[in-house]
Amino acid sequence: MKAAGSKTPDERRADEIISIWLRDEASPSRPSPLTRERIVNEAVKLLDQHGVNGLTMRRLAEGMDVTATALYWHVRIKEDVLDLALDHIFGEVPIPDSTADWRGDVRRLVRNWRAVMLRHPWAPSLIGRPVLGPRVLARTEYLQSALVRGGLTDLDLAVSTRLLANYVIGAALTEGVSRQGADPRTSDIARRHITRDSAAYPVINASGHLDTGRWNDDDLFDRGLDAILAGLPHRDA
Amino acid sequence: MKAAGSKTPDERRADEIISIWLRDEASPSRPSPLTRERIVNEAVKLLDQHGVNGLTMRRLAEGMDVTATALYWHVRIKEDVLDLALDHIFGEVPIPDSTADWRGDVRRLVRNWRAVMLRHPWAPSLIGRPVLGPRVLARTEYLQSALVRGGLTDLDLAVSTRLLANYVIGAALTEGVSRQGADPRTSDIARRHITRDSAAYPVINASGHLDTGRWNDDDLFDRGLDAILAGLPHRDA
DNA sequence: ACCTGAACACCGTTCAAGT
DNA sequence: ACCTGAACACCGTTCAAGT
Repeated sequence: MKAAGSKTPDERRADEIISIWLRDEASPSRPSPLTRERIVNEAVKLLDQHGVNGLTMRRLAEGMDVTATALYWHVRIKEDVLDLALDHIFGEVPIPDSTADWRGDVRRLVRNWRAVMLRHPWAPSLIGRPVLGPRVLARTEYLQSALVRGGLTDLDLAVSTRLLANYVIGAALTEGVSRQGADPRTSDIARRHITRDSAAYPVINASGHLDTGRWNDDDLFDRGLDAILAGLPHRDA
Repeated sequence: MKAAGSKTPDERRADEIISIWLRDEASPSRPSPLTRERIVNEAVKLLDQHGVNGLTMRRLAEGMDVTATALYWHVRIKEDVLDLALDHIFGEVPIPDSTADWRGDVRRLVRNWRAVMLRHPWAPSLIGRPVLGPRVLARTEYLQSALVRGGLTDLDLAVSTRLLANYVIGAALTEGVSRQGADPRTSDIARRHITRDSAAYPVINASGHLDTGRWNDDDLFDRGLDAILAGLPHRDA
């Protein structure tokens, strides 16, 4: 709680940048035709339909009957649109109720997280900076609170948080691309290459690692998640 | 072993596409000034220096004193260049000697893998299709062989392979962007936002999740990796 | 305050033409 | 077989100008 007049220039600059994320929540009453909110929705729609390369300032504007240059009043650069879209979809991740079963809580959140990213396959590859958006932070808060209930603190807590986050992100990234597949022949081709050089890749051949259809992505993910939960450092150690 | 004349049109098409990856290995003797190999090297250099957005067919060509359009004789589209560059850097991942300590083998490979991706921070976000390139497959072969020595088979093996791969990829992706940081102020801003709304994010605040400098990335990664290895399904179960 | 129009400096890719 | 030059249909972004 500090008086409004006491802000340093640096703090004012910070506030301005935060407002990129918060503005529509702060003033939702303006009836203006072009809002940051509408821009984000349209952006997500385009991204879902045509992928990252399909999102163009011109197309984005066209979808809202507006000039491309009009967007630049509401947004600094295109990257802002991507950041906004990314943080936005994290709002779709349902935050479970907390129960006595903290492992179950973690599991539910992480599965929800993955499901959302798979619905928006363009998302994982954009991750980075906006993992700090407010909607992401709310989910991280829930995740850490569950882990704390599991007895994790300090370094163990940090390790576990990162481990889980990295696992979901990696999974969503690899599954997402192989799913939308850009090029469905490629895995065939790789498999053929493998099979031909079966001497060079004996284990991959024997394990059926490339046999699409043999493994169920959801199942593999869940079992991996269970393995992580089983290996987490525990309070009595 | 089948006769050359017996190939179906489909197989010939597959061979052609495989050659995108293999051509320079197959015919390394041509003294031509512009080779696929030189293109890949130049591409990696540009990507390292300027990131994904810095790689341009025109700039790529310029670096080799050639017209941009010349590249299109050696490469189908720009995406091929990216695929090639991605598979190429995986060749930089040292494959450890196999020892009696299979967990140690896994650990070494995975750490090497992460190190290479951190040296080329543009790489993780490109992952997908070319995870099937020959250089990637060679590392996957080693990884699976170590896991097999650990007694893992079938479903357990598939789960473990994916778990480890997703973890490295996720870690490299998130660490890479936060490291090259695009915008160094952002984490400050997020931290300020958090601190201000400390009521909304009590655990994140208490855990110091956003305190850069409090945690060492390498250390967190290694401990996460140990947790994974500890939680892996084991033969006597 | 909010949007348009024209303009600039770029893109990836095609294709005829050269050697 | 390998490379150039001109050309096409796009980009993101700026900026003066309108309302």
